[in-house]
Order: sequence, then C-alpha cells, then structure tokens
Amino acid sequence: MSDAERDRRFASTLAKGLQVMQAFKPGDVSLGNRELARRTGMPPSTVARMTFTLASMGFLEQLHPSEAYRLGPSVMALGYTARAGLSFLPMAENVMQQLADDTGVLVALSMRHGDAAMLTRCWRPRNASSLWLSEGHRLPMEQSAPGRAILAADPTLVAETEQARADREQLESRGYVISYGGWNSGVNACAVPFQTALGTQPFAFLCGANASDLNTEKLERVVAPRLRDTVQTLRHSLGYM
Amino acid sequence: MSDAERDRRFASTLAKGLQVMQAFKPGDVSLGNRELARRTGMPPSTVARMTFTLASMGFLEQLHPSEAYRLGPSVMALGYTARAGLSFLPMAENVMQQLADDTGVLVALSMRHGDAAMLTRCWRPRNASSLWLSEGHRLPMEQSAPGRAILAADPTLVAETEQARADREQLESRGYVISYGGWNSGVNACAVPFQTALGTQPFAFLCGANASDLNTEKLERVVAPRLRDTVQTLRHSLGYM
DNA sequence: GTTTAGTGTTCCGCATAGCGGAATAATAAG
DNA sequence: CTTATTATTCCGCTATGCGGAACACTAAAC
Repeated sequence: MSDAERDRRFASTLAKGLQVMQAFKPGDVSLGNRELARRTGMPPSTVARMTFTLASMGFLEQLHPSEAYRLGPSVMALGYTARAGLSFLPMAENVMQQLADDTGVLVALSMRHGDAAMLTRCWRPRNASSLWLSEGHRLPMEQSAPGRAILAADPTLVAETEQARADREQLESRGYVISYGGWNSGVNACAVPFQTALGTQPFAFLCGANASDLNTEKLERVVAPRLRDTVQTLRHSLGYM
Repeated sequence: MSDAERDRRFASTLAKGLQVMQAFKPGDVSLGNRELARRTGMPPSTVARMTFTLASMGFLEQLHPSEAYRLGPSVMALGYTARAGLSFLPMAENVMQQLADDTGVLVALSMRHGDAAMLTRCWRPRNASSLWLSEGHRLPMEQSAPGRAILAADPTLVAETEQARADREQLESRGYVISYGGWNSGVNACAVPFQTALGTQPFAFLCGANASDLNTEKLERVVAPRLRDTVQTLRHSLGYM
C-alpha cells in the first residue's frame, strides 16, 4: 500500500473502479466478473458493484449472452479528450507528417506511462510502408530510444546506468538519442525528449524503421538531425525554451 | 437521478471520480479544483479527494506551479486498450486504408456514445488531402451519416422521424445511408452500420469528404457501394452474419 | 501597504455508502 | 443426475467518504 493509499484523502472505492478498468489488457476481447476478481484480488461482490457502476456510465459494456464485459465508449471518449488536451499537438501534426513523408520512416510521439514509453500519436509516411507500431504500443524505458531519451533528459535520475550516462552525453552533444536494435534487434530509431508543463509526464518524439530500411548513415546524417531540428522548431513555435 | 444511481449496487464515489474526469472537454488545457467543482456541482473538498486519488493513479496530472490538472497518461492508456479490444479492427485496417486510397476520401469507424457518433478510427487517403475530422470527433446522431445509419439499423427505435424512416428504407434497399450536407453543409458522406456483440454500442463505418471533392455521382456510384461491399466482406471474414 | 477576492487544501464529526461472506440462481460439463 | 463454475444478490456491520468550515496562499484592487 503506497503513501497515497494511506492518505485520508484517498478514495478507495474510486481506486477500485479504476483498477477494474485497468485489469483489461489490449489483447482481451472481454472479461467476466470472476476473471476481473482474480486479476484485481477483489471479492466478486465488490467487482460486481464496480462493473455495475462502470457499465451504467458507459465505461464498460456487458455483452449478451456471455455476460462478460468489455471497455466501453466512455473510456475511448476520455482517451481522445486526454489527447486533445495536449495543446502542442495541433502544431505538431503538419510538421511531423511532413517529416514522415520526407524521411520515409514512422514518426511518433510517446509519453511516459509507468515503466513504458507509450505511443500517443503516430505519423506514417504516405508513400512508403512503415514500422508496425501504432498508438497505444508500449516500449520499455530502458531499451527503447524514446524511453532512453526521456531518462537521459531527466535531471532527477539517480540510478544512472552506463547506458543512461552515454545517452545523456549523446543528448547533450547532439540533441538526440539513437538506438540500434535496442528494443527490437531489427529496428533502428532515434528520439528527442520533449517536456511540457512541470508536474506532467515527459514526452519524446521518435523516428523508427526496420534496420533494413534505416541504416546507420541515414539515421545519423538525415533522420536524427531532422527530428531534432523539427522538435526544436516546434518548441520555438510554442514559446517553449 | 437515474435508476442505476438509485440501485444499491451503484458506487457513488466511483461515479464522482468518473464525473470529474468527464468534466474535461477536448478544448481544455487544464482545470483547477474550483472549476471542476463548478462543472460537476460537487463541493471543493469532494473534488479535492477525487483529484488526489485520480492523480495518484496517473489519471490526472497536476501542473506546477498553477496547481491545475489535466487528464493523464493512464486515461490515454485505457483509451488505447479499449480500442485494442475491438477485435475486428486489425482485420479492418488494411481494407479500409485501401478504400481510402482508392476513393480519395476519409474513411472512419464511429461508435455510438450518448447522443453522438464518435470517430474511433480514421483512415486517410495517402495521396490526397482529406476531411479535417479525426479520432474523438463527435457527430450528431440525427444529422450525420453514421448517426443516421446507426439509428436506421436500430430495431428498437420507436420515436421514428420521417428522416429515420427514409433512412431505414434506404439502408434496406441499398445497404447504406447517404447524407448531403446533413451534418455540415459543405460535407457529403455515406455510412454503413456495423454491429458486433449484443449489449454493446453500435458502430458505423463512414466515408466523407468536402462536397467539392465528393459529388453526387461519385458518392452514389462509387464510394457508397464500395463502402457497403467492403463492410460486407469484413463481416464475412469475421464470421458475422 | 492594506484590503479584498479567489484559489487550493485540510480538518473532523457524522452517517451512510460500501464491504465481503454467504446464499441463491443459472449454465455447462462430466 | 450430479458436480463444477460462474454470475448475482442479500444484509449486518463498520470504515469510508461526506461537506461545511477553517486555514493558507497568491493576486488584484485601492
């Protein structure tokens, strides 16, 4: 039990409902109350109250006749509202799409979410096939380019590994972090961290492709500098320093 | 207070937390506790408990130094999980992208959410500019093509307007619903309803473009029949009847 | 510099919302 | 027909959460 959970302000009933929703994973089509009880550790009657309330507000839908649940439209609506609340995104849309078209690689925005860098927005080159990653995909913080860029830019990071130190130096000297097969042996990528407001989770813009499509020279001489410059232009446009 | 809210199974604390998140609208960058109190009608101390709990679980982020909140990465993560739970989407990706490329119009999947048809997934033609609509946008049920297609396919609809009756007949005879500027005077569109499991909100696939790019002949002779056939092929691939 | 207004946060007495074990109901498998 | 599993409901009990008031801080107005 964390500090927040012990705090008298903590609303445990709200937390339980959120945990029930978070029990759903991307590969799940539907889950019954019993499976939700197993995954969350809650008694079935507690789960039944949570699912009843969530379903009445559109956060879950109960399928018939199986009586299993799936995440409902209110969840998706909130997700889109959350993304729409990222005020810099409209300004990023065109320049990142142009970058994807010019370089022929996948461009994406990722956001830290727990132990992962989660893809929040993707821009695909319109005239080339691109990496299979899409929005919602989670990349490990320690191995992926965006994860490492976020960690390298973090001034409070204390448990610094050799890799993190090298990434921080690379970020300071070149303005981006590069990964050759760091997360997936067949994928090369680069990333530039992007911080918005204090108190919020950090972002990183990334470019990535299969190694066969994105060799060392193209990555280091073309794509990574272009990404760094595009993100810097975006910062200036937004009045960020 | 609805029937569900009076039910003893209803967890009002969970509902309050969800209402706080739903107080955020797509144009909001951040909201303070007082504004959340105003929007939800809850006392400030109740809102403070909800925001404290939501922030501790990543559903809200508190910005510094303004102390205002924005929706956090856990909301976006759940939204992507919800979309990933739509098991038919992977199979729709390629055929709908191809349809967008072939016809040069925006193709999208929408889902009923309250009084709106909410765009859940968009496919843009890669070699043409397209309609400005994107994921999360909400179209009115009574005026938009997808809204009308969903209503026309609804066997339980009782308050049938003249438009709904005409749409139902069009759907039955042609397999799609067409809208000339029904939602926006400069936009033409067609839609085909798509039902998945019983108990869940209905979907509709739609094609739309500016009227200057999508005239009557192209819509009726090319795009609408193609959409209907593509959705029908998708149903068969999924084993739906 | 003082006063006023607005915001965010915390406190605490109170009572009801929510808990969870047990019972009930339904369906599927053996 | 019996057993196993799931879903749902009940209800006595108490801990969770409520909200008005107080407190703290900052900014604007005078």
